[in-house]
Amino acid sequence: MIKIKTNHLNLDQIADSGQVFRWEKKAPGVYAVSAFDNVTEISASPEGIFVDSPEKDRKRWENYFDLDTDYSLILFEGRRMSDPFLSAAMEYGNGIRILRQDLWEVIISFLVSQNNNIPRIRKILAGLEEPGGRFPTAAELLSKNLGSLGLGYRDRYLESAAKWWLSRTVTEAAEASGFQDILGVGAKVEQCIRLYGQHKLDSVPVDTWIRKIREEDYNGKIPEWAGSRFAGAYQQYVFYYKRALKGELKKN
DNA sequence: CCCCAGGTCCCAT
DNA sequence: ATGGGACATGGG
Repeated sequence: MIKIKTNHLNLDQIADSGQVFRWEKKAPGVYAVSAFDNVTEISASPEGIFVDSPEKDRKRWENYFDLDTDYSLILFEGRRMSDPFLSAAMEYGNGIRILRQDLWEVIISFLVSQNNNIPRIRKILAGLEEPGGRFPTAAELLSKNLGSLGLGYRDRYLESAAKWWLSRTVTEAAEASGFQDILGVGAKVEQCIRLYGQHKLDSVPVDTWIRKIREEDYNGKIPEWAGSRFAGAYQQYVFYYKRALKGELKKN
């Protein structure tokens, strides 16, 4: 059992922040987390989170939870912008972190996300899983029958992504920037891939919620935080906060 | 019946 | 370069 203790790490907030779709809530503060080709139980406690995994895997889990990033600094720089909406959002979701997820899974996840809602995204991604909760490789995905998963018109997007992935090395993919070569990846999904798959914290996915925030909370203007080196994190706080205000979180 | 969902494609100006 | 309709599927 691995114990991870740090500031600004809240499982419930991360689970509901719209960045990860294969965390299943088992009980209050307890999640079955699909990552690293396994399903791992992770639970919150006052002393930190407990990861039901051998100690030898500590490094990979600390990396997954982005322990090298100083979220106190992100929150501090956010507060310095004197932005009441951002400040309220950061206070409300101060345990959110940008997970370091698997790039391949992120590409597929956010292709599925386009013009879709979160409960259905979860359902579709669960339907893609291999036995044991493992996320399919690109080759496995190509050989799958994607019909009847509820993908709708997106099945060919996944096919395009799998071919893109298979045509380059993992290193090439990790350093890639032109994700719009993949059919179905436009500006928004590309920002998601950069932010969640490559951990480029200045990336800002602009979806319907961020648009709504601009209209309702920023008089139609682009917020100052959008230009910050931590813009992706600020985007995550306001996304989570706005959805909470509108009563969306219980639907996940 | 409508509108919406962590949008993008494609074609018409 | 920009605008708008079409697009699968399911929920409200």
